[in-house]
Amino acid sequence: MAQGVRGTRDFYPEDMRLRNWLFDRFRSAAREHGFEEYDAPVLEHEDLYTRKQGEEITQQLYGFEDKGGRRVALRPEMTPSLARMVMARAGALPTPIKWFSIPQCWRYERTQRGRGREHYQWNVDIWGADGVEADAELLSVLVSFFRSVGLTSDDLSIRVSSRKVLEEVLGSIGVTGEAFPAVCVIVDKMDKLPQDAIAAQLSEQGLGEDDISSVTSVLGLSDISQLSSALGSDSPAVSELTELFQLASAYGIEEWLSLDASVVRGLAYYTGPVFEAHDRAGELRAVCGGGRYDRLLSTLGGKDMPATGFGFGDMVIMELLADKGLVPDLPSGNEDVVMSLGEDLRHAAMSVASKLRESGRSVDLVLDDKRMKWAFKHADRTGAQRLVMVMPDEWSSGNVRIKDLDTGEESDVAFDDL
RNA sequence: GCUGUGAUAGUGUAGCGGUUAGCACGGUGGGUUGUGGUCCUGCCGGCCCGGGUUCAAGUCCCGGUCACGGCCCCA
Repeated sequence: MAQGVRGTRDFYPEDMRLRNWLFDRFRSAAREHGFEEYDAPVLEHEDLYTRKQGEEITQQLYGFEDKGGRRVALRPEMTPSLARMVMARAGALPTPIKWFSIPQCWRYERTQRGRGREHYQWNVDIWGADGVEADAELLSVLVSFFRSVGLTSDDLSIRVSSRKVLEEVLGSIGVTGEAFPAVCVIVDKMDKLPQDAIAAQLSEQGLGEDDISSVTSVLGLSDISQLSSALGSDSPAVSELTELFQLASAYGIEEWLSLDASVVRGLAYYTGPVFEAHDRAGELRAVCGGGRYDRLLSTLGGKDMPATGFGFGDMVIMELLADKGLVPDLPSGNEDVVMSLGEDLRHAAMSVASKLRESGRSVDLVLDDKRMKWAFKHADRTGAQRLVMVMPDEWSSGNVRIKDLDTGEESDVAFDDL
C-alpha cells in the first residue's frame, strides 16, 4: 500500500480545519500588529544553510542533488530565505520591514512527540529597527496569539535573556570572535546535559575551571538586579533587558515574561535579546523561540541590517492546546444540504443549489440517488444547519421545503426567494 | 546512531494456544416514521510480511517491514 514519507503528515479535512484555525490565529496576531505576509520557495541552494551560521543544522539538512548536479535543500528554517529576499532589495524596501510567513520547514532527524521531519513554522520578523522596541513588539505579537487561542500566563512563560549577557561574561575572560558562537551552542544545552559534560565541552573551547564556574553561575540568574550586580551597573546587557521589561509592561504583557539568563538559543547568529516560550508544566519542548540577529547579512555576503524575529512551530502548540482542552471542535462549515426526491427533480435540485450558492451559502448538493434517511444523517454528520428538499408537489408550485435541523422547524420557500 | 512498545475489517478496538475472531463507527439493504435525524434489523468487510515451535498459532519464538514513543542531537 502506498505510504507517505516518514516524518510527514497528511491533513485530512478534519485536520485541515484545525490547521486553518491555527494559521488564522497566527495571521490575525501578525496582521493586527501591522505585519505583511510573504513566502519563498521550499527549495533553496544548500549553501544558504551551510555557509556560515548554525553548524549543527547542517547534519539535519534535508538536502540532495538536483538533476543539474546542484546541491539543494528543503528549507530547515525561514530566516535565511528571508535574509536573501531582504538583501536582494535592501535599498528599495522602506524600513522597518515587518513581515511574517507560515512556511513548511524540513529537517532530516529522528521523529518524536511534537517533532516530525516537516512542520509549519510561523515566522515573524522586523528588519531595519535596532532598538529593543522592535523586540518588545514581537513579544506583543506572541502574547496576542496566545490570548487568541485561550492560553494564559499560567499556562506559558516567555523566558527572556540576551546574547549580550554571555558576550560580556565571556568577553571578560577573553572568549571572543570565532569561539563565541561555539560557546553559545554549548551553553544552550546546559539544562539538557549533565554539568560535567558541559564543563568538558567548555574546556575544549579553552575555558579554565574558574571561567566555567563564573559562566554557569551568571547563567543561573533569573533576576535583573542579580544580573546587574554580576555584570556591573553600566552593563549594556542589563540596560537592554531592563528597558525590554519596561516596554513589556507598557504593552501589558509583563506577566508573561521572565528573565532567564540560561536562555541562549542554539543558533549561532543571534546577537541581542533572545527568548523562548515554554509551557509552565515543563512537559513539552519549547513552543517558540527567537531573538535579535543583527549580523546575519554579512555572513551571507551582504551589508548588515538590524533584525529580530521568532519562529513558532505548529506541532508543540497543538500538543499544549490539547493538554489544556483548548482544541476547538470545528464543523465542516457546510450550511445547506440540498437533495431531490427522485431522479426527475435532479435538475431542479441543481438550480436550487446554484441559487443558494450565488447567495453566498456553502451548499452540499446530494449527487447520487440517496434516501431521505441518508440525507438527514449526512446533514447531521457534516454539521449543516438546513436540509433543503426538492419535492414533487412543492416544486410544481415553485417551492422547496427547508428544514432547520437545529429547531426542527420547516417551511416552504419560493425558488425566487432563495 | 542507540533504545522501548506495538501491528486484528476502511477507522477505533476486544481476544493472549483450540472461538463460526467479538464490539463500535463506517458502507449497503430493509422495518418503524410525516418519503424524515432517534430506534430495530439483514448484509459487506480483518488477524503486517517471511520463517519456526506445536496435533493445533491472531495468540509462543526468530527475522524483516512499518508505526508510535524515549535517548543522543536540535528548532
